[in-house]
Amino acid sequence: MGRGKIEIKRIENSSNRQVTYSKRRNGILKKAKEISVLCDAKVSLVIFASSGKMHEFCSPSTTVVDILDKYHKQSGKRLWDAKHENLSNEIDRIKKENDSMQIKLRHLKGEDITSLNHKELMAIEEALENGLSSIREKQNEVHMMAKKSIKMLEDEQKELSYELSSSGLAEQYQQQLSMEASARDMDNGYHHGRDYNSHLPFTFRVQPIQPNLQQRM
Amino acid sequence: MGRGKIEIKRIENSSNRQVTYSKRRNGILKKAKEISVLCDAKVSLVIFASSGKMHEFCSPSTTVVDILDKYHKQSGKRLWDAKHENLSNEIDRIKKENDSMQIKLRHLKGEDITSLNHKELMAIEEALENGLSSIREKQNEVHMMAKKSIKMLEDEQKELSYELSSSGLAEQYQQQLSMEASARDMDNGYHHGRDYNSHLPFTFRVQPIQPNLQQRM
DNA sequence: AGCTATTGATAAGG
DNA sequence: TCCTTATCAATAGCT
Repeated sequence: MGRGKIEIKRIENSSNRQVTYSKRRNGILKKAKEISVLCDAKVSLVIFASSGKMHEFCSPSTTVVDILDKYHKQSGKRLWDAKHENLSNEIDRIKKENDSMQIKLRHLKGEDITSLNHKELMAIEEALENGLSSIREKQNEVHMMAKKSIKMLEDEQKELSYELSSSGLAEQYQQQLSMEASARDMDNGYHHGRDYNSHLPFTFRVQPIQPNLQQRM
Repeated sequence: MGRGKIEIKRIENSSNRQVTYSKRRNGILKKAKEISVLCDAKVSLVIFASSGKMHEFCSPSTTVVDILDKYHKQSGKRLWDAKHENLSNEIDRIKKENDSMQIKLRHLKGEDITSLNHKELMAIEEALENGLSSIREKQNEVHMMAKKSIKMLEDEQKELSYELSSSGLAEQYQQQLSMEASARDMDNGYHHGRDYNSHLPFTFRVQPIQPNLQQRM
């Protein structure tokens, strides 16, 4: 019923599908109301769009629960038991998944490895080494970015100094800078000139905890 | 739609009502099927005639239970009793636990670490290093045990040889041993005397894959 | 979100 | 219940 006949198969165009959905949803909801009024029928209708949005109709003077209770009794499908069973099964399934992940995590942390054989130990060792190299690569990357930032700050500073020394304000500004630097040095104990390190998070100001981190970088 | 327009109110004539019910019921079921196919919607439709007879439709690939479960979650209406709700809550809880473990596992494998900050990376690195040292310690232990076994076998052998050489059976037994050894050596290509290695799993007979494993032992 | 040509659903009757 | 058919309702394609 429309400008043309359509085949009953999934509408591929997403916006057409959405439009048709909303038209037909209204239609079916209206039909549900009508049959419940005209014929004194009990209707429970629940529709979910593919988007996940829900619409429902339920005959007046009833509730979904009533309808489902009847459904439950007549269908013999034992909705509630089935529901209960499904939930229990799912819980079991997820718990198993959970346990196996927990074991894997423990193994990777070097815990509960007493019962492992050599082959299993080797596999874990390899996984750990792979993880470690990925992590270190990433850290290296982060560190490089930080170094780059320092470099840019330094360059900026040099340029600024140069511009100032070309102008009449140079001496005055240098004096101010030096005062600021002294104050900072007294606070934090660093005495190697302009402390760019203080712009960085703590972790970059100290030597890496891992002694071989520098080598790998 | 029909020979005449009708008012939407209860049809008083019982047989007319029955006829209309059955026609419209088929109509609405068809519409339900169509929208579920055309628009990829999930539909659950349950109809009871005033006579008490039930008809239902549910989108393929779903069950009434699934639909109602979603309905339950979205409507906020308590379709299920407290028991079911507890189960649902537990599932949610375990699923969250699951997700977080999965993330941890990924991180330890060096995956999905793009968004991590330096502190987090350091924590992961430390965990990996701790795991690695535990694993290596364990491997070392296993290896030591194996060496010990070898040593014991060798000692046993020596003692046996000594006892034999003190007795009159020595020559005969040595001959037999030597024959056995020759047969074995021809089979497996080993030619460095009594092959104690063959008592051990394969992994102990070759050099460790990790080049630094020996150093750490 | 409206419009309207068309198809679809169905009321009444057999 | 099923078929037929005149009529009304729903809606597909456009704007």
